[in-house]
Amino acid sequence: MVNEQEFLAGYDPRAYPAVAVTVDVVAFTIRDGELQVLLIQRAGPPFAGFWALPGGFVRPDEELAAAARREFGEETGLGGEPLRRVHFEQLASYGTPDRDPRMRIVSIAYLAFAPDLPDPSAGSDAGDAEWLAVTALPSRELAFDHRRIVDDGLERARSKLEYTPLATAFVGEEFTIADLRAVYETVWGHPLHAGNFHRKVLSVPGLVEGTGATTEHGGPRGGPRARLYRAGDARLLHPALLRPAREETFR
Amino acid sequence: MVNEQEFLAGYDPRAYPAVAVTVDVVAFTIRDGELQVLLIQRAGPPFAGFWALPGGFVRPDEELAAAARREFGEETGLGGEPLRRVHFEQLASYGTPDRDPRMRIVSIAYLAFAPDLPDPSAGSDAGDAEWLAVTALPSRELAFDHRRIVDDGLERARSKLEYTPLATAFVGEEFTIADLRAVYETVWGHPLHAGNFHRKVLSVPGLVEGTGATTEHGGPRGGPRARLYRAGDARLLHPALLRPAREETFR
DNA sequence: GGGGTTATTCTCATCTTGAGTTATTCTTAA
DNA sequence: TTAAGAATAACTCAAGATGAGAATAACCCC
Repeated sequence: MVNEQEFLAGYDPRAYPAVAVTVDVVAFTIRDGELQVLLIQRAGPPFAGFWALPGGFVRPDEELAAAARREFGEETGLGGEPLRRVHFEQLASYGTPDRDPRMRIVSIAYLAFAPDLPDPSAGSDAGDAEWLAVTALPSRELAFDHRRIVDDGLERARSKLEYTPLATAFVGEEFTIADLRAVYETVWGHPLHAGNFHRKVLSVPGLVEGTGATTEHGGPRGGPRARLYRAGDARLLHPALLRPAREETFR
Repeated sequence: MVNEQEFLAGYDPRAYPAVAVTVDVVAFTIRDGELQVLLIQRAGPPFAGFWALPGGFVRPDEELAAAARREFGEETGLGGEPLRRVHFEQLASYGTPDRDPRMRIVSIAYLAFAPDLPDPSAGSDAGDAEWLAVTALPSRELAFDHRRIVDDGLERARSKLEYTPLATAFVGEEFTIADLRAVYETVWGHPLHAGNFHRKVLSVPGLVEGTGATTEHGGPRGGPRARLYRAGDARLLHPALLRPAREETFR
């Protein structure tokens, strides 16, 4: 971190290359049985009218993660305890020189996961905000390199479902095994064997712990009451809960 | 990415908060049977005399990954084809407001993996550079938050060994199964069952492919000639080559 | 009350792993 | 020259994990 440029610059910020740092948030929730991502419609140029990820400049004395949480809160109207409950994690950074036509912008992308969030109340500075099903993404052009960022986030989410208890971030405090299975099926995009999933979830240490209670009623289309569970204390799942083999994608 | 600040600023770089963007490189190699990390000794304040990760400012029109590769090349004296062969990947970004006492600096950390690199020829702007065994890290205080960055890099490397062919980046073009096993044992820090490792490596599709050749001689302490292999075309290992269970760390 | 639906538990064949053994080849030291 | 030691590669066997299917019982809606 010590080099010529730095010495010559004498620590005057103005002498450094003009780079702006922003955060972008890839926020996922599950609504109506679909995995959805939060997008906002850009009011002004560049990419006016296009949909983009929520995000903005990092404030002078703000942690990167705090900036991501703040931007997310502004777009969704969430705050306080509900906002604190949302799971955030850093995804990656994007800094290709011309990714923003105005100037050099390096953006730190964050992932956010939350259960069944309400419709976003648009922030004052955004044209509009909405949850879009990820299955509808291919037909929607996003601003900047945000398509790439969403894709990276999606792959990260799908992959972390395998070896971490991330799925529990998509359900409420208490949930049934079927709720959890719905998360996996929705995020991975294909059905799982109910019996095997059940056995697996209960056999992985620390994934879930029983509450002793059951649902009040059976499911909307019948079936017995299901036992309720809470998230366990595991940080990693061992053995992992692997996606069914995807032969071709291994190479 | 559109917000009030941005409109008010009218796109004048000077009006944005002064943030500098740097890259830091966590470069791992295996030398003398040990996993080693590249460190440079800082010449000036802050942290004068302390050891730190190689890194520096991203140039105005430079890709982040290119900046990391350039800084690494400057410190190691590597260039051209040998430098191109080194595997780089983004690790994470670090931007806590006071991580550098001079000003707000957001650093994008990169991981680099290469087989048995020579002693570094220090860059003109660094006091000195050296490879340090990661086992010696606990007794060495690093500048800034670089200890944390190295720890994150180490965990990433150990974990990627499990489900990617990363180990092949630590050996030469042709290698024996024992060479590969040495990489796993060195990075993970404990011995593996030779027979099971052999069976596993050959059974995972795309991990390695035989060259038909064998080593010229047996090992230095005896044993038959070993068959030689090349890296295969797999991007992911399936099934993964998991670390022996680490009960406690799962929670 | 009956049919359809779902939670939960089982069975069973197959695959993968951990641990240990054996045959063979090669180096080193006596 | 020979014996001892070491490492590669292949094999065995028990235990664990997975995929597929089925059985049982509880519950919803009509």
